[in-house]
Amino acid sequence: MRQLKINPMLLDSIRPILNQSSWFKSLPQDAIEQLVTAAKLKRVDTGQLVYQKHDLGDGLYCVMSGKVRLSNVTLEGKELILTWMQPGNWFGEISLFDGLPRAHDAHADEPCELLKISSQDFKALLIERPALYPHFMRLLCQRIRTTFSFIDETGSLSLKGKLCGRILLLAEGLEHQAPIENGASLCISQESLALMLHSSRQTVNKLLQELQQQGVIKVHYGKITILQHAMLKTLCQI
Amino acid sequence: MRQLKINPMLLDSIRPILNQSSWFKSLPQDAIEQLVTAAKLKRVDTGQLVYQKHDLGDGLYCVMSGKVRLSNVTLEGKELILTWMQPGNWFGEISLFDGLPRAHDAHADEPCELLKISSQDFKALLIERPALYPHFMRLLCQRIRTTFSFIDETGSLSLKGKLCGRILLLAEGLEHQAPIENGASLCISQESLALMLHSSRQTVNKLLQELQQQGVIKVHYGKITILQHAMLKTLCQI
DNA sequence: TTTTAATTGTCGCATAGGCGACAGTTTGAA
DNA sequence: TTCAAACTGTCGCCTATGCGACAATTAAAA
Repeated sequence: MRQLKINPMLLDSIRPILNQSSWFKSLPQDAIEQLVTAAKLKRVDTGQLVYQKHDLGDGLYCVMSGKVRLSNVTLEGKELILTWMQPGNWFGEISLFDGLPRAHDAHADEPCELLKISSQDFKALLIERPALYPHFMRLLCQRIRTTFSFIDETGSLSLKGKLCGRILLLAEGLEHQAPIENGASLCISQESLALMLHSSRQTVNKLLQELQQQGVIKVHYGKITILQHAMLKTLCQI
Repeated sequence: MRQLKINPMLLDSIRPILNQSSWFKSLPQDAIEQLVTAAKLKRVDTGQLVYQKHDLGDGLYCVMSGKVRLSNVTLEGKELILTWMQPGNWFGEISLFDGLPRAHDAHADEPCELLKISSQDFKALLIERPALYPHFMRLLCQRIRTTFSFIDETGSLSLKGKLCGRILLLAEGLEHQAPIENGASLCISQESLALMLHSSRQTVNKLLQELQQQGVIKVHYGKITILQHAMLKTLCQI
């Protein structure tokens, strides 16, 4: 995991991505500069660990490019994928605030550029500007609400409904940054979708075929194209 | 929902319950006094709403006695029970921090006494003592971690495993206040367990019978007694 | 271009669990 | 004490889904 200090000159090129992120877009400009100029840019190769469950949390990350897989492994060795973090998404903030170890593994699934803000720098910001606390409280609440609605989905939707929900989520980005249009696509293997849905590759395959026959999506080797996103939304309504 | 102001004299009788609660036990004594003397005690009868999904959140609650059911209703009218809040448990804090509407319904399932702290009083405390922010951040993080491990359970355990986990959770209290011993029991209908597990009454019944035959629990009309809690723990290991 | 590995498409069987039906129990109200 | 309502126990059928097996397809490396 190679690191380099952020050149203040780079800040402008990073800003468009930061502005997609709920963690930044409503922060005052000078707070952003303070955090980002102290941050480090990390490059992580495909397959490498960003961090591991039980590691001490020493900072939080924002994805600049690439894709990071958050997952857990069961006693029997089965991987449970929580989600993927994509450009503009933040992760790792829980350990930052409670000081407890990481609750899951984070792997790079593509070559990634990650902005890393150390716990130290973050705490310094908060001590200096306690007025920012409510902002970060709201972000934690947003995470809780997302997680709760995920649980509701889990309990009330058929596997097909959940699949539609995941496809939309991955296409939109976790924070619905990109309001999607028909024609939008995402790249993900059916195997991975299955791991995220706690299902099997074969069943996911069958359901994707069904959706394709209904004309809702187009499937082609690791790429899913959304043809009728309104229908997808309907299918995952709770 | 009847209300009365807390008599400072009552504080001593309430304190044992507050001390079971993660929201209070590590707060400085004077902060507790400040919050609780400004709080109101609400009595809610069985079946009544404490609040409803989409209501504006005007405060947070601590259960003094009774049991509050947190749930959601699907489009088709099926109820999804998140959990029950029991004496010493806090709920309703998310709307307090992010100002957004309630994310679920809260019903009294028994006659309840609830301590209610208004958003106003709570905000006043935080403005006066910003040093308390990290404390409440940690509590939010705790909620997130609980929720994440709930999702992991959902994905990796059989229904029987999840059932064992729920039995333990309900017997221990949400925050594991009461380290349980063999002989501990909980009162809950099999119907309710089914709604919490997104399962059916009949299947829950069958699984409870199995557990009883294994000698892990004893079942008798709405009451489950834990006979081998170590075995229950094993059965819900991820 | 050829080869190899990864991914996808498809069958078929096994099983968990949803659900209707109905009888038996218990509780609580009249 | 009686009765009704709620809850529990049990059976049987049915569907969704897991999963092994294997062929077909594609992407990527040699």
